[in-house]
Amino acid sequence: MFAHMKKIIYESPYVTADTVIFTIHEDALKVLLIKRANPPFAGSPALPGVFLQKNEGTREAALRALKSKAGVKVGYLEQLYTFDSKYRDPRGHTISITYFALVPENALKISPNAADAQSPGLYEINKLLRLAFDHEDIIELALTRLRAKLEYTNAIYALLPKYFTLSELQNAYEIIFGRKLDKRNFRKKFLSLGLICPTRKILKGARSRPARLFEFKSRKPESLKKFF
Amino acid sequence: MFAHMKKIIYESPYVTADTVIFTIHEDALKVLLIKRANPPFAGSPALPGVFLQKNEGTREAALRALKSKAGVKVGYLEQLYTFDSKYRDPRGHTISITYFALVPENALKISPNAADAQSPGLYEINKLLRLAFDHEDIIELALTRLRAKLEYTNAIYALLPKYFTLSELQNAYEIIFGRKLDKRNFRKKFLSLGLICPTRKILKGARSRPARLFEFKSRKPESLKKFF
DNA sequence: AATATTAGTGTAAATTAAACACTAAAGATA
DNA sequence: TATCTTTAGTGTTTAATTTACACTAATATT
Repeated sequence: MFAHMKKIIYESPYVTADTVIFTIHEDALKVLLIKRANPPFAGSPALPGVFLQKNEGTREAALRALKSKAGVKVGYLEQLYTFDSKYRDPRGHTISITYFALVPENALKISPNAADAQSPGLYEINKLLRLAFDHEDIIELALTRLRAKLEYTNAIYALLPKYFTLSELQNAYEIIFGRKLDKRNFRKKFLSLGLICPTRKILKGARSRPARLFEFKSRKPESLKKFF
Repeated sequence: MFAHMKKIIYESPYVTADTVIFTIHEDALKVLLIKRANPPFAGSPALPGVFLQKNEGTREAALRALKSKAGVKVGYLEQLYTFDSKYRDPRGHTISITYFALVPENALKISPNAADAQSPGLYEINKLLRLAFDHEDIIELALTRLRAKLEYTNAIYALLPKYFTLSELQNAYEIIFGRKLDKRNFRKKFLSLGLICPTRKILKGARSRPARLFEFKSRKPESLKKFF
């Protein structure tokens, strides 16, 4: 079965770091994917990823993949899972330590060179085609994790700009969970968490009543009791 | 700083799998640790772990570490986290994919050779001494994860024997969370989850009223709404 | 001035969680 | 064999949380 298996006492697998970068764009939850330039899976969309360099931490590597492809200041980054199936990479046993990242739309600077062979782009989470490797599984797990995190942390701050309205906040939750929420209950509950506070700023320009702008008290990860 | 760092384009770190094996023993939550025979950290207690073999999955490796040290059929095993600090192993950059396992006391067959240099033993979670590497951090994270899992899964089945009383079940929760629970509320809530059913068996032998024995409907991992 | 659009607000009902104390069945003992 | 000790088993009341639900307010547009 493993025709060219050698008698080696110890041989490390290859180690990569792949990052699932979420953002909200045009009222949809999207992930940033690149188009693979080379085999295997040439032409397929894939998560941005890199091979670990000598003495490089996996988080650093995840950031390296993220910054080179999205040129971005990331708002939230956490380790997701380590994928290690023997068969996930035809080039040989390769384990991938995956991360998931949250980035507000306005912080995304996609492709200074959009015509790049590996041109990164945003893909709607609900309309994913076939991806390279096991990257569909990785994104599925990341989505599950994202929803779980939003239920007991303040992570949503990382998908919103500095100032935002309560409607924008609610909209973000509705997009990610895929269902409508009651406006009064949402506001009551979210405000009671004490994560955000009103500013004196007002959002004008809409052809309707102007809305108060809020901001997060802290933009560092925090855990809470419960959300929804 | 890295005096002998070489100019190598790509060099994999070493990869290990370490397993946190929990069990309940003598009314305490304990982890199975071995005593390290060789440097680094010779003599220190450490999690059972192995280097990944060629084309070996990390889960298989975790099971290998577990079975060789505890000779055990494991009730629950899930990946915990990947630890990758550059400095965690003085021998060189080594990442550890960690797992946590739940094993009922009666399934543990510790040390057919207890006098072994690496004699495995159970250590109370609250009385841990200094451990090798970053294994204290790993256990701390595993404990957090264990408590979280018990709040929304049926994982407790993996710490109990096939038949158990409601008092034994409650006792397991109390030990792990470190606080007393109300007997009536506990039974009401747990029974309403529908995870267990009463058998016709009765536990005798105690010098008190005999207790009904229950069993889990399923001994496979399942997720639930909520527990506590 | 009238219309369209989104912001902003409170209360009542239902569900869930928490607090709380006695009776029952067995073995041990006098 | 009566009494004592120990743990099993069982409901109700109150408090807290969650859910359901509809109108007024402020601005831009016509």
